[in-house]
Amino acid sequence: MWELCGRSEDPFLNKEQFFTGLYSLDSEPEQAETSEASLALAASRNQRYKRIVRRSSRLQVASSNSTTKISSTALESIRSTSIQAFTKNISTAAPEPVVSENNINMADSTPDISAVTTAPSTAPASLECTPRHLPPPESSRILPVHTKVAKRKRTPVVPAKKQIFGGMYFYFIPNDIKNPVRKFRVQKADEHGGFCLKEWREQDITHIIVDSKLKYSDVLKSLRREFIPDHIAIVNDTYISDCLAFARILNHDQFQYKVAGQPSTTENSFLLPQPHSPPLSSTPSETPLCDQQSSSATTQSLHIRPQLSKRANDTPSSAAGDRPTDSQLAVEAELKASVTTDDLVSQQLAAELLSTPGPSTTQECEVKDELDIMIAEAVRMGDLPLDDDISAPDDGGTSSDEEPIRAVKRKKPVARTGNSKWQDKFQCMHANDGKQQEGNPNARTIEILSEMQKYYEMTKDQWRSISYRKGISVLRKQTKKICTAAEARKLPMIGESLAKKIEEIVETDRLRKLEYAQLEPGDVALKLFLGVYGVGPSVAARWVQSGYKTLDDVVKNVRLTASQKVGIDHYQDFASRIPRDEVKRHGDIVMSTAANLDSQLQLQIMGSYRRGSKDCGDIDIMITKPGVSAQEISGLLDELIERLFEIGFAMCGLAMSRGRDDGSKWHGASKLLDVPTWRRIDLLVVPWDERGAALLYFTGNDIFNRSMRLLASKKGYGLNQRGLFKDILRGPQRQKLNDGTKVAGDSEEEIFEILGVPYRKPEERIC
DNA sequence: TGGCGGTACTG
DNA sequence: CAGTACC
DNA sequence: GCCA
Repeated sequence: MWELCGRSEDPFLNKEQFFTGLYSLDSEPEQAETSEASLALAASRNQRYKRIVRRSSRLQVASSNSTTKISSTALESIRSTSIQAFTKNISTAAPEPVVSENNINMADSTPDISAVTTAPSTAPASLECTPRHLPPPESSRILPVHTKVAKRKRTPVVPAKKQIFGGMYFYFIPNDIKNPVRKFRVQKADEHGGFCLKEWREQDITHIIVDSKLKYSDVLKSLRREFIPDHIAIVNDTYISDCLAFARILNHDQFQYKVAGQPSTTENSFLLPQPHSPPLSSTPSETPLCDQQSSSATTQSLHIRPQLSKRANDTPSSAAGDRPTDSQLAVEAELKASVTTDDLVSQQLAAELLSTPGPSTTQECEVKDELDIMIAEAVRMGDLPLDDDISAPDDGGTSSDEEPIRAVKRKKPVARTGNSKWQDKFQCMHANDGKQQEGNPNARTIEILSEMQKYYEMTKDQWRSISYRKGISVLRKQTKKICTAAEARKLPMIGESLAKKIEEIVETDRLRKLEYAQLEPGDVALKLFLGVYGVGPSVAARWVQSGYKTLDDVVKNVRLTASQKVGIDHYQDFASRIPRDEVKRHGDIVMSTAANLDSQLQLQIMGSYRRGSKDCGDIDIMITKPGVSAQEISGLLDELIERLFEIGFAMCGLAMSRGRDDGSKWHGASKLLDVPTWRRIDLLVVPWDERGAALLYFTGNDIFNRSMRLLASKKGYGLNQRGLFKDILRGPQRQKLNDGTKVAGDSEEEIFEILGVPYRKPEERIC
């Protein structure tokens, strides 16, 4: 049945077969790493891994325009270090024809063109032939003519000598481009000279590209055949990208391209989930993955919404469960009615009245494979232009950050002090309200470079990522389209490399490097892991290297810190953006709670909210009190937090001041009663005379802060969240030798002025 | 070639 | 201490 | 990645 072909699938769960044979000592499970020795081992392994990745990614860059030999070895080393020990049992996925599952999961992503135009009648029976080695008519391609790629001039995109698929005819199964990644593969194949057929033309077809979730039997079923002719190679969907990565036609007989259940001519032991050689007694990839796989097969069609609330309650660290929640209602009610209800009675009353919502765990509907959805989502976002990302925390001037409130495009009469040139390179010297986004002539360039930036954001190079951000920021401010490398080169923060990329983007409307990058399966997992609160580049890379692919793998095999547990349990929560008005509501609750504690407290919502974003990654609240120093504030935060827990607003703490009673910060999660989603919330208590510096710091964005601080240090100052300091002496490695003397801290304006930076309203601090 | 912000909490 | 977090 |  044709419907079979429409099964939803996640191509990024399918690379596992890849290097099944490469079990090595490196692939020991994470949980074994408890002793000092093994920790050290892990560390060194990690280092090596990073080095290799870094080195090879450089090579890739270097060779991207000419040589390909180098990059292939580079890729090889990446793969062999990062993707190993994956043994997933592909074959358990029961291919029951769940009709148009696709439409549930992917409906909003890719308009399904080909499925409509492709007749179900393309069964193998119709064997009328077009002569071999003639390009098929456009109509028989899987890519619709009006697809971007087809519209684009075909030839110049990929140079002739890279048309490695010349003369090859591909038939994809499923034979559509619903799935963005498959669509991407089809495009790639097409651009490199291959013909992707949407009809079964037995005599022409040289390769069948099978989605890795499908078995050989699915292939037969889908084609309504008993067997596949010998002249047609059957490979899984990693084949295309591998050929591209290695820039040549690879041997399709290699085991890693086999389709599960395929009657192999040579050997087929690899088809089994390798029960024989677990590297250690409890192989992480074995049971969990199989388990996950099978359940994936059964539940995938069921769940629609990726609620991740399942584990919310059994997390030990979440104090939510046993809290007398819902008195938060009292607070909100109080806010609405502006009545002072301070006593417990009214709170209990309110709690009784409205104790309905079983907190946080909204549905128990067995959400097994949120991860599938998340990964698919991540993939989809990676593929679609103009996403507002999962990974970018909040700021960044990335698409979504801006607030329409901006009305005036202020032309600032910058009072510039004498020294003109060098400090112009500091982002903080230029207003940037990010408002230019719409109608910006460089929009497409920015969009693609942003993808690159996001890509590098994870682990590869934080500095590279930052450089991209700076370059993008500069580009965003241009009023004219930057078309050539030379033109781009003149702009600040845009060097050779970025300039060349800009030119490539303008000319070809794409960036090859990015497209290859997006297919790397390890990177998908990396991105996934990096999204967990408490997991950074180091841990994420370690997890990837250990062979973990999903959060479930991690949960089952790794000892997590408390924060990481929360981070995983509320992965979705923390990944989602918070609408501005919800931020406000959170702020109001904290404010009124604080007001009950001490009426003189002043609270302000900071972060991207203060910068005017229409949605935020988290909630930042600064608390201060007129005329009060650090001493007197000490106990205050604790009390406030306690109250917030009591009213069921605070759900858990993630990081709080310890030791010193000077403690001034609290990171945690909070929740409104009528919104199930936990939100990240940061509280910062600051002494009155540091409020200016704190304001500056807590408003950001981070690039702006870095820029200000760097500028300060170049001028002999030191800037931090507590103040601006003078006479900072810096040692050899720019180490601070003294604390200097505070020259400002009360007000933002003062700090701007001393540093010679024209004052910038919060909305203009988006770099 | 080495620098790229400055600080605070976690384990 | 390294890792992660905050802006 | 960019810059000094």
